[in-house]
Amino acid sequence: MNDVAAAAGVALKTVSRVVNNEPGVNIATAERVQAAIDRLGYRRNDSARTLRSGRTASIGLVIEDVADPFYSGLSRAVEDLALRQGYLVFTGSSGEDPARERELVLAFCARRVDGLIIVPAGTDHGYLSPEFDAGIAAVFADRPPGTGCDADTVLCDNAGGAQAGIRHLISHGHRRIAFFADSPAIFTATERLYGYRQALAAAALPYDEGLVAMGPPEQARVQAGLERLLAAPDPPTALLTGNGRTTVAILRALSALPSKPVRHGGRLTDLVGMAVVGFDDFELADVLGITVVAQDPSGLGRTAAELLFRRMSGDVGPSRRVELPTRIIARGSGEVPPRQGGKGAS
Amino acid sequence: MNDVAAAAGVALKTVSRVVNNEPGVNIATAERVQAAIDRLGYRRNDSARTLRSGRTASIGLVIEDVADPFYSGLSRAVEDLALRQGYLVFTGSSGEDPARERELVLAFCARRVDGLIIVPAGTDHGYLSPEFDAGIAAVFADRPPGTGCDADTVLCDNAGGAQAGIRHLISHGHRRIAFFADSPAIFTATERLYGYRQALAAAALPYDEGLVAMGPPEQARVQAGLERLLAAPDPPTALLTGNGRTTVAILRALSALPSKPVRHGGRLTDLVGMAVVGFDDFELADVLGITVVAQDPSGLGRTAAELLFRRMSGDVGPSRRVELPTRIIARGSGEVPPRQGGKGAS
DNA sequence: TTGAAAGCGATACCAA
DNA sequence: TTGGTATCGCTTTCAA
Repeated sequence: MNDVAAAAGVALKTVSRVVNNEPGVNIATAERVQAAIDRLGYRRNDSARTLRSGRTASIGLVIEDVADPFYSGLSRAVEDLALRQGYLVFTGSSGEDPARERELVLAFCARRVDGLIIVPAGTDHGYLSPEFDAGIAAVFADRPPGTGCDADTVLCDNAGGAQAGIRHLISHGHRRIAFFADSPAIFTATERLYGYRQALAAAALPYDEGLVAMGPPEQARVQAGLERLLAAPDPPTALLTGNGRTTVAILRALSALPSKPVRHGGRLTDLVGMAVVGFDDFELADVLGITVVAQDPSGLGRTAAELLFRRMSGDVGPSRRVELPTRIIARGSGEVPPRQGGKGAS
Repeated sequence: MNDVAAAAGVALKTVSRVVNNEPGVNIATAERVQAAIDRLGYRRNDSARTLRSGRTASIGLVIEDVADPFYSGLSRAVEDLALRQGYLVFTGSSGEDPARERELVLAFCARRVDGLIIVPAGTDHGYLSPEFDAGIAAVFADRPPGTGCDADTVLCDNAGGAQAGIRHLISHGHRRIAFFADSPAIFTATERLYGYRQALAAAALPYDEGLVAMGPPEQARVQAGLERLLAAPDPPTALLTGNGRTTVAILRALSALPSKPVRHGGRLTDLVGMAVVGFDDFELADVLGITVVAQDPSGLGRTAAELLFRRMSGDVGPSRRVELPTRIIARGSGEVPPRQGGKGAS
């Protein structure tokens, strides 16, 4: 900037004014400065700007995994909104590791991001206190903050969504419905289990622990669980999954089962005569004909970003908690009637 | 840092030494400083550090769209490698808009990132010259740089992959093979078209422009193209897509066609008796039984990051160009024999 | 082993 | 409308 000032024959401060479009600069002067800027290929150093002004115009986003379509949809929404406001986004994947979440968050804080959007992996966020004291804004998305932290939160209606999914299956005649979800340590999984139980209770159906399989959505584990259930004396006639990863694992497991004659159309779930509702929509769910409880990952990201920007522009009210609705998208797999007469192919 | 120094009763420089784990500090002193750091909740300001040292320990990543699984896979690989080296990643989606690509890149440069990984949307990268002069490192991924720029590049073997896909279909008896790809303006689409033509020529098959449909992978456009082809007097018996998005659109279009009786298994492509090979693997391709030419998005990201870090640590050799191999994954849809006897159901 | 002083490149504030 | 100067928080360099 010094060089530009020298080249244009003005003071440093005048260049600063031009670069920042501040009012009160003679047009002729501004043009002369601009010419010097272009000629020298000058670009403002935002580190220096940051150091002086205290604002970095950047935010940090910690998610579980960018490669998971749910989180990449969320990411994209955050990014779009941030960019429109002139903010840049640091992105990091925690991989469900609380230590890595903390590391990322603190690294972002050291870079002096103005705000954070966090999908927490850990359950203790006391480590954020000094950062809050230092004036950083934070919003939690998809899962609430753990202990030692109070901040805006945007969630899906997890319990409500699971409840609606089960109600849907019950309305199609199912009474024995399995639930495959992520580890109970994960907030959303537990909430959805709660919704599952509520819906059963509301329909006066018994809660059978044997029908519930929770854990990491690994193919082998899910497949073993499914096979165990199907081999049981009184197998379920329907199944609700607890997230997109699990849905995929279930579909893979179903398609790996010894195939049965197909009756009508090429729908996958017809192969085992089991109704399936997936929690979270996914690409090709329409092609596969899979009924889902759709969440709104973009909405989650957008809302989180909106809340964050509101905080960053000075809102100091009590922390909010927003819950986004889910909706059932019926595509066939959730509308299959219960298979008659015990186990095996129909 | 000043406060910490005062609290610990040492000089600023000593605190700096402790914070940066520099050698030559008395253990007792270091402990006293550390205690003060903890007590005050002090965290180093990386903006100031950057300003003085000139290194930000961050890189910028510009991709087409984080929400596209291909790019989110690439992102994740870049992120992992960067984090392991202590670097943070700014991510931005260009959405195939050259202006937005440029905007993002320049914004990253203003933040003084140490390096850039770019999936270019534009075809002119002369705007990078001043940045290169300023010492920034850049690697292009998935597509080469446009005019006015010479930099390391990591690509997939696009032509070779398409060629292999076509050879695969030819080996299963197909002679009229359609090609659905992205706009010819996109590097990878053109390369793959080239591979398609090469493979046809190598098998002494004619190149029929009527079998090629290139353009944005929008559902309506792809579907119309497919219907036009199927209604033609001499319809293709097989089809190669040019990317994942197009594959999904084709599958959706196929499943939207009036359904035909199913013979064996629930495979989608049996419905129209058309063989399908998709360029780029995707989740559930195994469940749907879709044969693909698999790329390696993680490998692309990893290699790009490796090249970048090599440059950032001082490698000044001539620019490299790495090409990653593709491989065919046969899952059924690409091994369907040509349908006999003209159009309509088999 | 420790410290003092200069300076990175911008902005804030006040003066002209 | 313009300019000068202090300063942001740290690292670098040199001296003690």
